[in-house]
Amino acid sequence: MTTGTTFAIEQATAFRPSTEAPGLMAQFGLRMDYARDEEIYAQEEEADLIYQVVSGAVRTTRLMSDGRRQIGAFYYPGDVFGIEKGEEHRFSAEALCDTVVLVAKRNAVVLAAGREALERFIATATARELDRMQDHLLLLGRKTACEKVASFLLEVADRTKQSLAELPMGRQDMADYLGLTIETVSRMVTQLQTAAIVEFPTCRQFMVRNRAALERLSQ
Amino acid sequence: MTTGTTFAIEQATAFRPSTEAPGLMAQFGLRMDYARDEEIYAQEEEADLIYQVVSGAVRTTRLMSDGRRQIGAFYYPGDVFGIEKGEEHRFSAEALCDTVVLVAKRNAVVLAAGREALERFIATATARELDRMQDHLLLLGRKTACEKVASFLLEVADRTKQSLAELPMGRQDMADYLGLTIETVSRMVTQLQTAAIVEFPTCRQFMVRNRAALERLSQ
DNA sequence: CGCGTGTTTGATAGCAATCAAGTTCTGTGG
DNA sequence: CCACAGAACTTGATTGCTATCAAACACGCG
Repeated sequence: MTTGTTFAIEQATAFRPSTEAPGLMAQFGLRMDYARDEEIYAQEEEADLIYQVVSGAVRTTRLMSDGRRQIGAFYYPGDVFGIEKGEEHRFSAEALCDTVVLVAKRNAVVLAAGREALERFIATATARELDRMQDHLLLLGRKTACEKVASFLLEVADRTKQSLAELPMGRQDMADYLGLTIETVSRMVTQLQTAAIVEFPTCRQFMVRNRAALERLSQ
Repeated sequence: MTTGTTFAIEQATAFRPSTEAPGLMAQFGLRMDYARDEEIYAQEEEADLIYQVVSGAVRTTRLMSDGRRQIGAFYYPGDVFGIEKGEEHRFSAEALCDTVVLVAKRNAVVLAAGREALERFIATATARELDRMQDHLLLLGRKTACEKVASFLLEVADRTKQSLAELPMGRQDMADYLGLTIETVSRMVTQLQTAAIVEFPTCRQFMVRNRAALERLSQ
């Protein structure tokens, strides 16, 4: 197994218990496989579908005409995505590594499980999404490069129960999520490592050595 | 009347027709008045309430411990807000100027109008919210100061049908929305004015002189 | 008319971007 | 199993944008 190219569901689902409607997607969703960097949906597609990560990881991205890119979020096993649109998606979604996803048509879920069940399911996912985005807004608008990277590592570490956290994304993806350049991300990682706050055995996995310090730096 | 301290509903609602459930809030909402800078809800309050602006304008803000502030959104007459939370608000909301708001308890609306009506209402508002936030993420993460200010002015101008657009917020609020300092916002405004792209008769109102250029600058 | 708040303008500093090599990692084929 | 090529990451030097510090200006209000 190559570091970072797979991201096992066993590991990930353990610490991310499914939502209040655990079986909803499993029951009505179609299982789909995607390779690394493969597109799951595009910016202009109609948005009747909802998605849940089974294994692997997903990013949603928005591009500017000149190529600048902003990653809206990363999704891990158990996470629901694809709700972030009105009539059509504003972001596209791609697999970060080999990824398995459940896809369900909203209408089909309504017919099979009832409108209420779906709406509760979507409401939960949406609340999480709005929450996440608000943190992200504050991070992008008001945090320094160091604070951004510290916040990000802390978030990834908290998602994992293991002491060794895996990064399913590369430095460029981190940079596009944090509103930084790849070089700055790299420098901040080095800096945090030099300060013995985190330790990277490889560039795709790390341990938090000094959690208090990391939290302080992340504000 | 002091420039910018009031923001008439007649002017604002004209171009912001209410949503698919036009009377929902008007029917069940309690009318509330807030003075400039008065708090409408706080970060820790429980979140069973939904709000709609009648007149005036509202900002949602998030503070860091050291005082750095990020404004999540501005809401104008017709806009629904207060949906941006799970169990408790993550942002607080304050009136930008003297403001009238309709407040309704979700439960009350459910009882009176039915769960479906409320859920459609909230779904619409939420979709708008997610959309807005995605634009905001891209703006904060990847746009330059000039692009940020141009985007912002364009957004405000588009919201208004009148050729003369009113800004209900001051420079500091703009800065905290755009992830800039007040000085940088001021400089960019001056720059856009010098280039004859916009014109500010006062610092709270402006006209777009060269829309194509403004759009180009906003990317 | 003068004060205070909010805005603009100016000078300087600093953080992160850019440009440019190196270095390590990864995957492939001999 | 090792050698090599390409990609990803790190490190270094420099630039440049935006923040910071500071002062002047404008406007609304008492």
